[in-house]
Amino acid sequence: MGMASRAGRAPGVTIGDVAAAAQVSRSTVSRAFTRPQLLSQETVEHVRAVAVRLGYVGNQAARALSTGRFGNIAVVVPDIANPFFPPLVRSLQLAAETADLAVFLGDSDESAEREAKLIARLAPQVEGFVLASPRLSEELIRELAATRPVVLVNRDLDGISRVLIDSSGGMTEAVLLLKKLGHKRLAYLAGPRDSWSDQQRREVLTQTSAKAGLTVEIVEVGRPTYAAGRDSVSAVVRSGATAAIAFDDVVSQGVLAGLEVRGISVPTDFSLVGCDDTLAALTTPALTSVSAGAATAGTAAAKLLVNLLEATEPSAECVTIATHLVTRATTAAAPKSTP
Amino acid sequence: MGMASRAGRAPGVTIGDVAAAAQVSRSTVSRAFTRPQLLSQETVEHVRAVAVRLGYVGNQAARALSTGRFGNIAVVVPDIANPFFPPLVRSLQLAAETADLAVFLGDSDESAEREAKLIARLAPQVEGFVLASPRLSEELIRELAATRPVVLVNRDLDGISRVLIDSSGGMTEAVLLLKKLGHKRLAYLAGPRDSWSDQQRREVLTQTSAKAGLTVEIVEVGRPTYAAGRDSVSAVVRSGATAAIAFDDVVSQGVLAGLEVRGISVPTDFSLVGCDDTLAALTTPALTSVSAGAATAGTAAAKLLVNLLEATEPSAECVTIATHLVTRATTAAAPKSTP
DNA sequence: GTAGAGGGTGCAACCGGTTGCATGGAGCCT
DNA sequence: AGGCTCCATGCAACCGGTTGCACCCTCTAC
Repeated sequence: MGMASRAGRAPGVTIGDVAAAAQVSRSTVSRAFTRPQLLSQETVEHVRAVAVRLGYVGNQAARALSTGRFGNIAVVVPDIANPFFPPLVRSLQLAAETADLAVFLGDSDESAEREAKLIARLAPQVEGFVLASPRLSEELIRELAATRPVVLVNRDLDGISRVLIDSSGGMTEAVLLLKKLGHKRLAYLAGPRDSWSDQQRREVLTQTSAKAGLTVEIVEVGRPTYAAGRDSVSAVVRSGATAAIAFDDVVSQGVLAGLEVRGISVPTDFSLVGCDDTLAALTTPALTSVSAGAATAGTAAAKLLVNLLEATEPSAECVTIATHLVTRATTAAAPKSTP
Repeated sequence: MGMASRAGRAPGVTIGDVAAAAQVSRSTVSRAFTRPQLLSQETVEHVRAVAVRLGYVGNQAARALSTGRFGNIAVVVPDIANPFFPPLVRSLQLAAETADLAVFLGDSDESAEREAKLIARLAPQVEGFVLASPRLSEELIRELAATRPVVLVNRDLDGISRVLIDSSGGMTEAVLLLKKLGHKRLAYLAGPRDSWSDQQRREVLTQTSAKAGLTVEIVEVGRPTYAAGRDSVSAVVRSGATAAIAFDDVVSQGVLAGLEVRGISVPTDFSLVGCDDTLAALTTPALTSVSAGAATAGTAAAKLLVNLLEATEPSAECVTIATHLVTRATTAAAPKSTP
């Protein structure tokens, strides 16, 4: 394919070079790409042919300078190493590519402060943001959204476009399944408090459980990692629960490991449900989990942002992605009596 | 923190505004930030104070236009959803942040052609590239490297800076371990042919095995995915091998699943070794794997690139990251006889 | 044959910074 | 006092595109 044989700066094929080679003015070259309707069919083709021959690639920075449009967007995530995000980022970037947008990636390391810094750094060169599970305060998000298009993922702020993975469906199914299996006491291994997903899951879980007549113990895990999940097992056991629902699959993995160490076998002695379905098929036993469709969310977020960028006036859309329970091998009937 | 309260374009505080407010020329404002040594202490402070008051944020695009320096770098990976890459990207971006560089992410979807397109798209607005496991032809990579700083990860091209995760150490250990455990016939589940890592592993494996008097069957897996690994199990079994080494942990996971389906238990009936150690602790049984240190590689790549950017003349450094075998629960003595 | 319309193109200014060179003033030396 | 440096600052050109406006040419209508 040849990636623009002289994309470099040293030789740097500019619009002027193309103009000279095509024997037209710089304006004409510019228009051949941005407003072909204004030129004769003939000229457009000629100029484009010359441009290809020289390996001309428009300089975004220069374009941005005069138009104010950069052709870049940014996606900010709290932790790209968390398996929920890569598929999201991946589909987002693929979709962005279709709209000829390049993607900046920011990893805030779960810190609101670093998130703010990243955004400030990126802001002057992007047209819009996708903030996935932002830890930022509502105020700062609104401030940002006032200045440029923003799409949120898993954060519910009225008046700002957002994609929400609605865990309530899958969560409710999970509670009902566990009830049907005879469990009475559940534990919820809760994630970061400033995560909207966690708040939603917490709420749905407590409400549904109450309605179903089950008690639910909340165990704070903090940063959702394998180690944190593993180390929370003692608290879970202490609570007397016979089944647990974890904030995400990574935590579930940790719990699985912690349970094994303690000789508690899953699902015979204890049932476990994960969230996000990011690893599900990969664990042993295969994890029952609430589906999430991170990839779908990524594509949706990209679409929303593109809409926003093309729209003449600001608007806000909210896309909800439904979830359901994927039942696998970590859920079974409650043990007759607590050992 | 306040993230530059008027980063938006609408008000757009420019260098001219600051100049007017501070009663100096635009040049002076520019120099107050880029070359303060040239100005009097006094002027610098005055200008900066005014700038802060007005909420001035330098326009990267404009700066880039005249200096050719963007403050951006790009990292291109074949598949961000492959667990090897997120830690790498993460540490890379964190390190880049320290050097005040923003990071573009490109996902080539394992396609050399898309990789070339991405690079061409990004090239005009980045100062340098980190190409992780590039699928691109050597020729195109050299062409790119001739025009701007490039750091490769897991690709060994003389004269271009690179970070190599040298699997040979861990790979050799793996073969010796398997030999010691009494295995005679190994299988290698090979990854993408245009991956340097695969080539290296293939070679080390065949040579070491030959030396150790073991035979090794090569099973092509193609794109390294869970499904591909699972579906390759029949070929592995057919080969009569009693142990396998897989291109990476994701493939290993698939193999683990495929073996279970066939009722072949690990490690009693069959031993398995992964590579990259990305999931190792997360599987059941815990996977014996060749460590990789993707995060280390990311940091190293960032450092190399920063060096390159600061260097006055092009140079090439090669950082090698040693690996070793992490023995866990998927390797054991060979079964007495093939079942 | 001439005026009017309109499509295709070029000119030149502009976007917001950076930077080589010129300028002016202060300080120093003889 | 005159001449020379040197420091601080301003001027103006430039980076590589975009775009309002003017111009010219051709085609049509009277």
